[in-house]
Amino acid sequence: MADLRDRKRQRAREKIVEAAFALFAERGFADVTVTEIAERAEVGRTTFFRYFGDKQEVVFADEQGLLEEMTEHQRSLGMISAQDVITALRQLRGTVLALCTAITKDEKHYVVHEQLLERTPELHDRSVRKLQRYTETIEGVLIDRGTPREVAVLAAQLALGCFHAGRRLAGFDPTQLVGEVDAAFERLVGKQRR
Amino acid sequence: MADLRDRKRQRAREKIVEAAFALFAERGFADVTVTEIAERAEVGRTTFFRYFGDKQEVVFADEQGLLEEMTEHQRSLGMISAQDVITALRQLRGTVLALCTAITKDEKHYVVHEQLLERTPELHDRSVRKLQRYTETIEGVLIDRGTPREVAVLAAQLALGCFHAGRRLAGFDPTQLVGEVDAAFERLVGKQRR
DNA sequence: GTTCGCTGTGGTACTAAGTACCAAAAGGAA
DNA sequence: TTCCTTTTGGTACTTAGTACCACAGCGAAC
Repeated sequence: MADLRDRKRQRAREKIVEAAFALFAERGFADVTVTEIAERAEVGRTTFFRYFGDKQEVVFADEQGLLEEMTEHQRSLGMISAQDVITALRQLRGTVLALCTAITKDEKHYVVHEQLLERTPELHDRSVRKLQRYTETIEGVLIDRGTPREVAVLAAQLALGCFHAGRRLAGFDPTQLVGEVDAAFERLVGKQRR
Repeated sequence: MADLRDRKRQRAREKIVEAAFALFAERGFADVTVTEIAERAEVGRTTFFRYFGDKQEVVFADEQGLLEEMTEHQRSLGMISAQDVITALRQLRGTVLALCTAITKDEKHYVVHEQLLERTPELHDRSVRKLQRYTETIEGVLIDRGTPREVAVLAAQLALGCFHAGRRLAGFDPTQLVGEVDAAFERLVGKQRR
């Protein structure tokens, strides 16, 4: 059986995330202390910091899996190496849209999450950092596939730009995100995908 | 004469920035306390926080002026309203390049600054936030000029993408930044500028 | 030049994040 | 049971950031 220890850890982690989101939804990010989260999750304060490097990290708890999903999606697309920016962008389009679909799947969670970011500058910063990480990973996939570095770096950054633009235009509406991001790509590279 | 008070404040501010950069260059961002900066600048700790909202802000002390410079540059370009993304990007190209020139003017300072950002994730985050602010301002200028919102938002984000890509490709070399960013624009919109 | 008002200063005291360390609890294997 | 290893939670400490307050120094009016 899969280690009782592992299951316990998994459970503790979930309890912390639940407790944190409940409290953040009630009172916002700044007005909740780590001690309170720990109490509500029935763990020690020390334990909180063992699971999450800092208070902000808990907000992005379930985003770890997204990166792997995304790179997986991108890798699965085949091995045609793009030599120019527009072609590379067409290859990235589907992956970015898949990401949008994934994060808006749980609509309520998406809204709470976006509002937290909107209201808390540090969280917004952190979110952007994480997106940059994703972008650099995607850039790596392109390079592995034979796309020249200058092209890959630019294409990845532009794809991120489309995402940001779509997000801004969609506001907090989870049902509009995919459409707006797709429209942004369309404005850049035209109608055809991939 | 321009208020003795104003001059004193200006001087205090400069002393804080000098002290901070000297200490950061010696020991890195994390290993310097605000108290130390304040002591070296011969002001109280309280005063430090009166001039800079937090420890990170002092790193970006001289970037306030850049935003105004940039919007000024952009506004001065005249009143032709771009209706599509590529045209809008051509209009933004010069402004972004001007920004690049401005920040690499003092080469030593640029290198120290970039290295601080590289080594200190929180500073990198903050830097990206500031760039996003700039981007949104530029977006506003385009909109004011008659460019449709969806186009302006996207164009501004893409220009930011070109900047990021160029920066990544240039590494820490201040002499390459302008060239790399310009090359990024060229890959996207072709040779002609404006 | 003295007095009055205002702005800016720096000190004290407090809260909360994050770190280091340690002793004890609990799972896993013998 | 016994022993080893992982995980826990508590204590104590440092530092960022905030609130508050008494005081100093500039500027203006008399």
